[in-house]
Amino acid sequence: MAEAHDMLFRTLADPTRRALFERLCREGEKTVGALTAKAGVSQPVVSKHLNLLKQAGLVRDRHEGRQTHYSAQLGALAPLIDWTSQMARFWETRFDDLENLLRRMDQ
Amino acid sequence: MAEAHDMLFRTLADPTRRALFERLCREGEKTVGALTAKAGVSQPVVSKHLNLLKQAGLVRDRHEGRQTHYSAQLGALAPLIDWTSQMARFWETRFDDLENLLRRMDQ
DNA sequence: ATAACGTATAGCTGTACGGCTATGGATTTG
DNA sequence: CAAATCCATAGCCGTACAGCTATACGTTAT
Repeated sequence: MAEAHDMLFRTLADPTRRALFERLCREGEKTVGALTAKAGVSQPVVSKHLNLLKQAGLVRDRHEGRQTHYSAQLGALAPLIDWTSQMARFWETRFDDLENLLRRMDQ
Repeated sequence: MAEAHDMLFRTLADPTRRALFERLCREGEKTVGALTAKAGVSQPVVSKHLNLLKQAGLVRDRHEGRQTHYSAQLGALAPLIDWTSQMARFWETRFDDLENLLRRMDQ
């Protein structure tokens, strides 16, 4: 049962891949060539990473002639945000429970 | 230049490891034995994962006799939250820029 | 002191994956 | 039509790592 978070975390775990996503967030739509120019890895590697980002829903691709434009899909980060705040909520709940317990013990 | 996000994302990318962290968030402090009981993997594997979580700052360990208690360190998620909101901010900035551009073009 | 218990470490194995080069398919240019 | 350009795919290699068993280390119990 590979959850949705799995792919998201795994996809963002690789530095090269995350850097690509960050550039797309910062600078907007880019072609594969433009991305490759400053990626520090070969073009096939960039294409491969972009494909994985796409499968994770983190980017969109748009074909125009012989070049492909990629852009960030920020909405895909939602599960990550949800997960994080859920962990925080669990933590706070336990903290509240502890507080309640101590309060009851005080009486 | 392995950034701080690297370890965090990589550490949370593994399902088994993330499940351990989630349990510690939900249920609070647990011993290695208690965690192993429902982890679905062997005890050495659990210990290994806990060590990695510890190196990432995601958990604390507390030794009590012959058993070790682990607990979640929620603060370690801060860089992750920062990164996410930063990406969102970049995205919104570009969106605002686009809006401004369109507004100027409208005149 | 010895045994039993809880955890950590060591060492091994298989697999997943990031990097590369080479090449193919599609499109634009000469 | 030929050549060049852009990207994707195929195939290979090396390394990282998650899982295992065996074992060592420290603590409690007998």
